[in-house]
Amino acid sequence: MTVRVLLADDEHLIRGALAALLALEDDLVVVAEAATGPEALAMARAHRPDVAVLDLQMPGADGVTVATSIRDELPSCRTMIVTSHGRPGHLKRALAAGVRGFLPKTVSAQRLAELIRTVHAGNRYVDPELAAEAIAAGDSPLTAREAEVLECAADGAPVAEIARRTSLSPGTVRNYLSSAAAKLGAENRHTAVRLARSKGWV
Amino acid sequence: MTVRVLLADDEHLIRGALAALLALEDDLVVVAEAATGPEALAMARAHRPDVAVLDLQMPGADGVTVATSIRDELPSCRTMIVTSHGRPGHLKRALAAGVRGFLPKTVSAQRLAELIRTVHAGNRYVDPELAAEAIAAGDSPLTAREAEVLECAADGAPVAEIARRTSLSPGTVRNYLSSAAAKLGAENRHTAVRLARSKGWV
DNA sequence: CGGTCCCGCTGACAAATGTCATGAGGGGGG
DNA sequence: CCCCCCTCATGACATTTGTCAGCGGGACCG
Repeated sequence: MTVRVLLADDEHLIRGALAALLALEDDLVVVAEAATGPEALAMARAHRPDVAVLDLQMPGADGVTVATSIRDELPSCRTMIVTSHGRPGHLKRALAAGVRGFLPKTVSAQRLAELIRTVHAGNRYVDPELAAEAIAAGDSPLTAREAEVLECAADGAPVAEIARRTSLSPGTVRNYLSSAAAKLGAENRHTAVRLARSKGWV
Repeated sequence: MTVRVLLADDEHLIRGALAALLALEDDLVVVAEAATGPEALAMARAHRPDVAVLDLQMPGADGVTVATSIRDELPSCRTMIVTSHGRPGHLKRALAAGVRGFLPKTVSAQRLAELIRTVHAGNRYVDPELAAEAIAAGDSPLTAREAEVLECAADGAPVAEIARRTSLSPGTVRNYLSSAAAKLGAENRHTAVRLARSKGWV
């Protein structure tokens, strides 16, 4: 009984190498590869794999978004996320999207093969370290608006610009920015953005 | 005649997969692997490879730093950089460090193997797209101080903090920040930081 | 139904930041 | 040698932020 695998990663070097290594396993067969989010989705539709191994950061649409679409369209396809920079918030989003495996790229190929089987068998696996981080980081203390405003502030836009983009009054924007910074223990909006980013809350 | 290769990348998954693929080439042999900058240097000293393939971003010390050390200590060892996010400035720094190959991770393993041979033969290779970007981006218009101050501002530190760290007067810091932002066409220090980052000038 | 929380706004004040003019000193190049 | 640019500084000013208090409305919950 072979497991049909979809491999999505924007780095050809990694994708190709991975495909080659997984091909060495008798019970795994890579039926499709993709370099972008939309491509991954298209490949999934076309080849209906048993397990989709998705990179978190891809052009077009990120791994979690693709996983959500796959769950809706191909419920029988299990998804797992592989990532270099695992932020606590991403893990939470991924689990909400029905992802059954979440691991860093620091694992070995051998281990990845094992975990593909684990996931295919219907079990879940989350890297213990990433799980610990996620638990330690806890839930975002930010309200929806606070997060939205903070996100707009991420590229250094002035308050007026943020107010325009969010259709809010400039005063309101400043208030949200202020309360968000206070909740995060930051002394200004920019360090607040960095903090929120590091925890995957934006 | 075989080429002895050192492989440095912090992602075990990629490193292992790459090692496996390169092993398929008759004339290439991976004599050492490393997951961090310092480790890469230690491995280079211990195994004296012909070619060192270095990831740009590694814990401890980045690929260019390692390349510089290798050039000083092991002049016979050629170095090449492989990276996911190639910023124009990095390429410039890399060439200054005597790096002979610079390519994105989107290349295929097959191509990487070819290029290892190219570099080993004493030739250079720079990814055309990255080269074009580097030329388009041009040199940094920032003076040494401007860059230094901008870098300190990168984490959202207030002027007073930057002044302390650089041992400058707060007024001077603001002047540098202002002129740097003007040169980069940014409307405030934070967008200036982002711009400079995107071009690899900080 | 009252309490609590988020939303959205206003106004006012303090603090940080951006901008400009100005000046002294030093190094490099024409 | 003179000019230009970088360095470092000061002072003054406008603008942008951060902070705080307060108000009305709506949603949810006990």
